[in-house]
Amino acid sequence: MKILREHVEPVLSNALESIGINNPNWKSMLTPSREHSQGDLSLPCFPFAKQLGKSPNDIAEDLSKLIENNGAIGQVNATGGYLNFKAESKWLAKQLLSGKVRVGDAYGKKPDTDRQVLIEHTSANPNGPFHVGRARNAILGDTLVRLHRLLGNEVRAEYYVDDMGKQVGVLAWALDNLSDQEVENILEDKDSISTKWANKADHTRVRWYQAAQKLRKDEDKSEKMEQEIGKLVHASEHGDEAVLQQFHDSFQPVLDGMLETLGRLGIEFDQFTNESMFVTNGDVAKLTQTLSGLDIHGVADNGAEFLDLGARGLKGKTEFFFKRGDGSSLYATRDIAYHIWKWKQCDDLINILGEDHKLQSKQVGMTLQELGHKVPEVLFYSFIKLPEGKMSTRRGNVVFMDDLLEEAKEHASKIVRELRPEYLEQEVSHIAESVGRSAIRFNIIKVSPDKGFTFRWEEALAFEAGSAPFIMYSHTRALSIANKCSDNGIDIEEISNKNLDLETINLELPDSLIDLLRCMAIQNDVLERSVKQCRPNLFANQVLNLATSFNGFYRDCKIFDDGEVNELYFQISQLASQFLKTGMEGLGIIPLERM
RNA sequence: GGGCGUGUAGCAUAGUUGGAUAAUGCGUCGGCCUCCUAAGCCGAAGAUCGCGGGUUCAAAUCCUGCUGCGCCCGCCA
Repeated sequence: MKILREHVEPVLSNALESIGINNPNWKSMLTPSREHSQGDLSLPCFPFAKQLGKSPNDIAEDLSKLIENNGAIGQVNATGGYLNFKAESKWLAKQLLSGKVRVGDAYGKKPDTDRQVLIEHTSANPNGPFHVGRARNAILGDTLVRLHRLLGNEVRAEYYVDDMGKQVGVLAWALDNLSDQEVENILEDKDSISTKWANKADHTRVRWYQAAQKLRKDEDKSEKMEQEIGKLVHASEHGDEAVLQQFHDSFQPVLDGMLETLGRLGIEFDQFTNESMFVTNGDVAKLTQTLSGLDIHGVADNGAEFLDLGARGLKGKTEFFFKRGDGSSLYATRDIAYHIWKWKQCDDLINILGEDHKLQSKQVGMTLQELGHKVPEVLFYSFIKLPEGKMSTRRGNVVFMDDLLEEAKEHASKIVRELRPEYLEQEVSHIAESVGRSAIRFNIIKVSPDKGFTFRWEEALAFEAGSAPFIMYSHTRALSIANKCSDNGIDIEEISNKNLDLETINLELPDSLIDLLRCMAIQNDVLERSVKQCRPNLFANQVLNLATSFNGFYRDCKIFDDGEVNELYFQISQLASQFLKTGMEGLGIIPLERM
């Protein structure tokens, strides 16, 4: 709890000095209390024992007597070798209610830190619809974008479009060479697409891609086809404008379909950058020339070129190829050019990548370093699998995000209709859509990125405690209280702006209220750590805790009772709803008016 | 074979730069709507933190060996 720490450190410093501890290292030992009931901040006194020849317990005891009260510290206690500090609850309430703790805004309207952050995420090849596994990247990336904005950073969210190379080449070839009927014949043993997505190009055009991939394995036809595709790819890699245009026309409708899906999840980008740009503008040519001049550069028999990263300590495969035998560049080479370009436009650079990109990313990072550039921060995530095993479009073991979104909405509709029969169909639909996307995002974001994740329908569609709807529900409760007050002719604006004198409020604050205050007070601490460590799940947990704390407060503190409003409770409820709202927006959860 | 990651109640997970009695949800069992939205709240049972060593006043956390699982080891993207 940062706001308390500022008030504890000076008095604790004095106390430590007077018992003979001058080493400032203790500051890093003062940590949030593990035992929540004992305090907000704790100092373990074990390390001082040897130096002072006293038991940790006695040291904590001595220190507790030396702490001067400065108004912020409500309670100091010494137990089990720990010195615990608890914030004075009315002081804490005052800090919060007077706006000392930043509420923030996840849409970037309140930049606060002067840091320009560029986050590249998703960047999926535009060759087919998102499945739940690939969407983990987008959800993680977008959440990180939002959390950075909530913290006050200026963020650009960027999608790197693979508009050249083999994958798009195959798609373009197929669209040019295969008729509807041929595609259906080739894919006869595969399920046809759901009629629901018959007009969505990511679902329709991927059939051409799949058909072509299947043909490529068929030896009779593959040779000629491989030649034609190779020609296209080669042309694209040398910046042939007509071919690049053909590629663009092939994939753009697919990309549009994919972006429609992401839009439904609340995910948008500030900029799209085409991979081909770095070929056509000459950056790649310049780069390969520079790389060829490096000490650790090497040449293979056929003229292909590589860097020996083993010489810089890379273990395992040490040769990193950046140029093919035919002189063309590779994906990673272009990626390095892209990174150099990105670094010119930001202070911090973050990439979201699947764990399969770890080696590639390491190679890119080491090469950047070799060239005197900074290494980007990378958030790697493990793959989402299904109970039946690895997700694979090819084997039909796959859950499409579009289907999940529909299913979640339908499930939510059912619940709303049951619980709120009086709502109009339009409102039901709005609530269901919001609940569906929020639940999907939260379900993925709450788990640590480096852990494997098994997608289960029953979990994705569980709208109980521990889910986004649980958080959303707490938030609507706060709003419904305010509405109720309004409906009873109370001027809530006036109460909100009233300057309450907490000292004169003759009232013991209930524990659950204090818990809520403490939870709000650490929200930014957790946000900062979550952003710094690139772990959105930490903040997801915080918002979950906040909702739980609010529910406890709601249970114990009646705000509107007998026609009277408890003004302190009201203000705290309003503030909590603010923290809930911005926290939810930071996670991409939609704060509803009612549900 | 080599590299990287991961293993925590029946299940799914949290656990901060090492710190107190390892936290939460689902599931199980038992309570709470005449009371601001019960998508809620309260209570109970349930853990050899994968296994073995080591460092430390203190290890789920750090080091090391073993083991299960995942990913990578293309002049693919």
